[in-house]
Amino acid sequence: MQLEQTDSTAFVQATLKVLGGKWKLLILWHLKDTAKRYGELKRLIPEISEKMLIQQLRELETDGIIYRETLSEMPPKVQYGFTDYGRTLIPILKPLCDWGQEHLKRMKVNGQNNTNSKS
Amino acid sequence: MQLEQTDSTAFVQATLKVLGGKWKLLILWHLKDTAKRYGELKRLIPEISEKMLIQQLRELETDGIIYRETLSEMPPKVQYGFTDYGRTLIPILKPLCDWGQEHLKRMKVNGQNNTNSKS
DNA sequence: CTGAATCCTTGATGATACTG
DNA sequence: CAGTATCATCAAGGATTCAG
Repeated sequence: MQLEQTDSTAFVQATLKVLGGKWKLLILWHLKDTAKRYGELKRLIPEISEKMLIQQLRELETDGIIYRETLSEMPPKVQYGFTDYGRTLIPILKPLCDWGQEHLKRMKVNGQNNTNSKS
Repeated sequence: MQLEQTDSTAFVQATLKVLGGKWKLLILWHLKDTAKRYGELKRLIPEISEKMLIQQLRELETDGIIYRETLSEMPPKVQYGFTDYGRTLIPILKPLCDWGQEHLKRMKVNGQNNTNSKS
């Protein structure tokens, strides 16, 4: 798809590929403090389907953001957590989610209205 | 779809709705320093179709992130720029895009390999 | 418990032509 | 110049079922 795309869009594509998934921010949010097992994540995010959970975890793993550790074979226990590289995202994750919270409040207050306060 | 979703996923949904579009980060990136006209944006992002450009601009406008100012009627001149509220995003935008740049470098170096350096 | 495989629906995206 | 409108596409997401 993106071959030698070193233009101005490349880094945006890259960022979006890592964080753009519908559930990735949420997954990372849950993992940012403590590593968690598959079942825990599933319980923490009830709305997500198993397929999507696995899929997004895999992608995050492929991107080097999180690791996957098999704790024992029988019964299966798998733990997911941030890699060192993934942790470089946390300083970004925090303000991003904070902003989301504030934005949510604002939407609730204004309803669908937007006070177009220009510069 | 999301009715009274005040659970933990709400703020993620909100964030993704604002920034999740394929081109929004890029558009905001171009607008973050100086307001720009429609044609300038189109020229700066040649890959985007007119429909998507308008659409994403409209959504950002609806979300109160950017404003739209009609400068004259004939010939049409329309300028887009950050609102005061939108500017609250800039401190987030910067590190996010910086991270994207770094991530891009990393991908180029490692190819498709990921050095799974765990905690 | 953790995960793989399949099928299906939908929203997001794109290409193109047209308009004030 | 700055859009609109329409049609086509396509990948993401979701439901379900099966497996180690």
